Amino acid sequence: MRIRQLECFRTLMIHGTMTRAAELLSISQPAISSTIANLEHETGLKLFVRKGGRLQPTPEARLFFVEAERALEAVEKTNRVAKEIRTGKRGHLAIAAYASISINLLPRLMAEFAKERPGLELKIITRNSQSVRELMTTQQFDLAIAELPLDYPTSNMEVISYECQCMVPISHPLADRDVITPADLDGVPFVSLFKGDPIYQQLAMAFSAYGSSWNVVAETEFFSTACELVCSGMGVGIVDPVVSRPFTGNLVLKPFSPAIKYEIALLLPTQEEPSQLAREFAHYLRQHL
Amino acid sequence: MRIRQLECFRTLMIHGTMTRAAELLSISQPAISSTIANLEHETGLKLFVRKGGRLQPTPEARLFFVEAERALEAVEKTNRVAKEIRTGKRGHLAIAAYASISINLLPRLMAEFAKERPGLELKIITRNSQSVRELMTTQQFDLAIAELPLDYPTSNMEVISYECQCMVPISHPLADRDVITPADLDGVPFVSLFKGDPIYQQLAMAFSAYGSSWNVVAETEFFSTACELVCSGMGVGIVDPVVSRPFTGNLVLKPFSPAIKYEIALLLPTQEEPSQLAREFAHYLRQHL
DNA sequence: GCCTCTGTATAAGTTAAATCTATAGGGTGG
DNA sequence: CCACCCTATAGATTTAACTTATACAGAGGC
Repeated sequence: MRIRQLECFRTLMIHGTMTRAAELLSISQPAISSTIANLEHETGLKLFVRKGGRLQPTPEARLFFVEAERALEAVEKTNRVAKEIRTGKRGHLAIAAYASISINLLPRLMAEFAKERPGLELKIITRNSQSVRELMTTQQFDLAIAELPLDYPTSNMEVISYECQCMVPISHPLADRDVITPADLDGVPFVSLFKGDPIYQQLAMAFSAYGSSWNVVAETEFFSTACELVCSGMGVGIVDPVVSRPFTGNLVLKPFSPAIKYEIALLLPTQEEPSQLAREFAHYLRQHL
Repeated sequence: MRIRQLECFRTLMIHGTMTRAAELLSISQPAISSTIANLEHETGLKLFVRKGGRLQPTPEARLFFVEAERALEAVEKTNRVAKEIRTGKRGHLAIAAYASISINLLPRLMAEFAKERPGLELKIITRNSQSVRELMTTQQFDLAIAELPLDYPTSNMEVISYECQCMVPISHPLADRDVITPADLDGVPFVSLFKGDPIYQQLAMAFSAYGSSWNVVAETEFFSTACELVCSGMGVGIVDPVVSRPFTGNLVLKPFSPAIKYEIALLLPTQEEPSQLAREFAHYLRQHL
């Protein structure tokens, strides 16, 4: 039994004549005739009686019609679902990410991403970067975002790196500089991330290389906290320019030299092939970082 | 999308390798390979990644698999239903019949007929022969059985005619005759059907032709009542040998000459084509009358 | 009664899917 | 490094579904 036979049968049952069915299916009348003849032969059912040059469905045809319609609907649904999967309207996107990005960036991006894909199921979970890395190995997530460096490297990892910028209050004397260096910040009160953070280490090396005195007056866990403190006039600081954007409205951002690299990684599943949706979202994410 | 593609896909998803799927479907490995390639191309979905010479289903394939299985089940059900219709295991058989046959013969025959066709829905309704004839025109019944003659003839009618037999009590003097004629029954107490019945008229003509005296001591509506009366020693009578069988156990049946014809008609739908089941049951009935 | 209209069936040829056999090529493990 | 297992490709074959052309059959108008 072939789908085309059922389609011809259905159209013929609904519209009564082969000529009309052929028109509706945009094929010739003999095509319907032989397809129906095949269906009758293969099912062993006499579906129509030729009576006065016209067709009349038999009671068997009416019984068969009920099932044929169900089967066609199921097949047509399969086609629809294939299209939904292809266009990302069906499926799920489970993402594990570390706190800053998961709170400040992902909700907006995922909402935008899902807006064009009604039917998509979203899931987002927030953990520290190392936990995120471990969650990824449990195969429960389609994509993870972690800060670098990780304890051990992963294949299927894409590093996104960009340069942090120096933030100063609007009225600060340094606000009109084009580039800020450690020399400009000699002894200036500074809000930094925690000592364990790679950013801290890069800054320490930069100040040391310039022979400047790095006057750390506060250490925070997140960039956002640092932004608030700088806003309050506690000093200057350094931020990643993307994730922290919502918090830097009342501040001035300036390039910092030497470059302080902020590196995060997009992790894709290792065992399994990443889903098309995960790849698309990763691409989307890349464009917005 | 073709059914064969879904079958190949399902087998491949379940069994993991193309070689194994090919074995199970009794086709060659390249056949699976190209069919799957076609399915991937037509759905626009990347269903498998070729990894280390092996296949690995993508997340999209897992989503698609759910729908593919549903569609295949629906198609397979359609095949099963076609077979059930063909073998009479699906469908309905609604019969309208006059009282005697509907009570004495049909229940047993229909039960036997249905025993080999589990799933068949039965319906039987009892009316007088003229009502049965009219019910048939309402298209609600697949088959009707009426006594002849009918007020007006019908196309799609098959007449079944057989000869009535003379019934006498076991100890009756006529019980050892080979054939009984009106001459043998001259003045003998006789149980007949009602005057309006064709049987009555045929008997009257037969006795008149033989110049014998027809001594009607009782008139009944049904053969079965006549049987009971003859059993009780009220006289002799005449019955149809098939429908009355359950009531003639304690009687002797002998051929009667001249032939008294008992005629009934099998009526099939006129507007619509009769169902295969109706034809089969009509055939079955013919063999048992 | 014949002709036209409408609808179905048959014949002959085309295209593409699904199949075959034969073969190449890529990983994995002893 | 070779043997084994699996997949992909090439070229040929079969058949379903389709085409056009045409024959055939019943219904209805004149």
